[in-house]
Amino acid sequence: MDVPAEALPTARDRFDRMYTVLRNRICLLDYPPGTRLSEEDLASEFGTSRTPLRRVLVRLESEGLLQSVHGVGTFVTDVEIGELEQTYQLRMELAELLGVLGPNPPDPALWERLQALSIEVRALANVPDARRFGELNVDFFHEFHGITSNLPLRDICERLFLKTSRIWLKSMAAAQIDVAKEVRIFADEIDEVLRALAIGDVRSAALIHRTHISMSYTRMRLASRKL
Amino acid sequence: MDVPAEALPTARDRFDRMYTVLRNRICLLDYPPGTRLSEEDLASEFGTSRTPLRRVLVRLESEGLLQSVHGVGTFVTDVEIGELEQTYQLRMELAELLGVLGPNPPDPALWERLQALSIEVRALANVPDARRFGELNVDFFHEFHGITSNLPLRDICERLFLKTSRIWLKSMAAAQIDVAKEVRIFADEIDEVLRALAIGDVRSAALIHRTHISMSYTRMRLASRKL
DNA sequence: TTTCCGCCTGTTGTACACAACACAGGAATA
DNA sequence: TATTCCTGTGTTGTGTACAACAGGCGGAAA
Repeated sequence: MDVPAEALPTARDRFDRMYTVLRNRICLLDYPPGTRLSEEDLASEFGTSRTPLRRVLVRLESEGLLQSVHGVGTFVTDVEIGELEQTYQLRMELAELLGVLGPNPPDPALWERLQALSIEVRALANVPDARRFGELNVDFFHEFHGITSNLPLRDICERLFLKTSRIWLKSMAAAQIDVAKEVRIFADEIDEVLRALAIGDVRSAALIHRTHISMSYTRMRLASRKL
Repeated sequence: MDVPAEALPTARDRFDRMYTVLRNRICLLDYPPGTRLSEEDLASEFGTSRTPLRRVLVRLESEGLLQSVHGVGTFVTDVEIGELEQTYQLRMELAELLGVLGPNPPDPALWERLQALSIEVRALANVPDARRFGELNVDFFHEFHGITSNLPLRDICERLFLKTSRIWLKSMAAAQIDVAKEVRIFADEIDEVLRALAIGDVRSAALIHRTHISMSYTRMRLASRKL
């Protein structure tokens, strides 16, 4: 019988690691839309050759976050205003579905994580930091989607969120929206959601979430109109 | 000024071609779930090396149609009953959304194509053929999704449909469901949908579609229960 | 001055050889 | 006989060299 033995990193682990890192960099604006990525540089950064890296890039391209052009480069995509609106409308409807299809009151572990996030966001209100805000957003959405047991729905909500995340952060920066204020609104959303979940009202939690998606989109539109 | 000159196949064209061919083979049961695909064989079939082919496989894997295992092989995925039910429930809700988000009455070209499909399906009723049935299904769904102008929604509906298509065809074969009967039901759905669209009632067309998704899932469940 | 052509550079795309891996079959051993 | 290990075979994963391609620059010609 072998010792359990630290499972050493397999090909899939490396892939997941590279994928997560790059996706976060894109979604958190470390690579703003339009940025050109160098396969060579990224490969050497991750200590591999271009071949495994390209697998990651292909995946990110299939999710609409990247676009490769032969002989030119690999670019972080931007999103035009029309598609953004369609995506937000769809996200609102899907948010509502989160409370309808297989409502799944949080188990203790999930509850724990959501409360921990609430505390972290409150703490962030004092020292606003747009990037950290984005990170907590990603984390919260990820955990929140656990309120449905419908896996395909979770996946879709997550992908659509990640696709709009960076545009939202970008417009926040461009319109000089008050980060501290957004953080407070976000903290309030989490607490509202937690109150609903505390009494097992998953449907209401989903509707609260939907409301906040709608309002954050509206704030974004108003702010960009002022420019 | 150059002659328009037959654009010769670029890398992207080759990719699209291979992707479409393989996806159809998976969704139409030419490669039933569990089939092992040989990268070597497929590469030589398409007249390329493994490298460009693998790009296609990675994409299909990211869509959940394939799964590659190091040192073992690349396999067509199967879907367990639980996820299938979740997917169908989600598809029903999304079908309804098709009539709500950006309802888009068909333009003459789309109308033409839908009517042509109606005729083809009617013709098929006389000479039942499961694979051709699957093909027409894929075509119809693709065109039908044009009733919404919401592109992300279209994409999602299409992907979810393709993911369940082969399972449905497979269970039809396994339970020895009468193909001719299914074809007639399908033809009736198309005609109902066309009647709704003829008077510009996109919402009703979407609800009719939703109804048929629901009923076809129920028939599938009943048939598999009898086994 | 303007336009056009060709070269040069840097990028992604492709081919191929080899490494890492899983699994089956058989031989050696308890 | 049962078990264990080893090795052979076939698969996917990786590294690397090169091809295909786009775009910019510069010089020549109109």
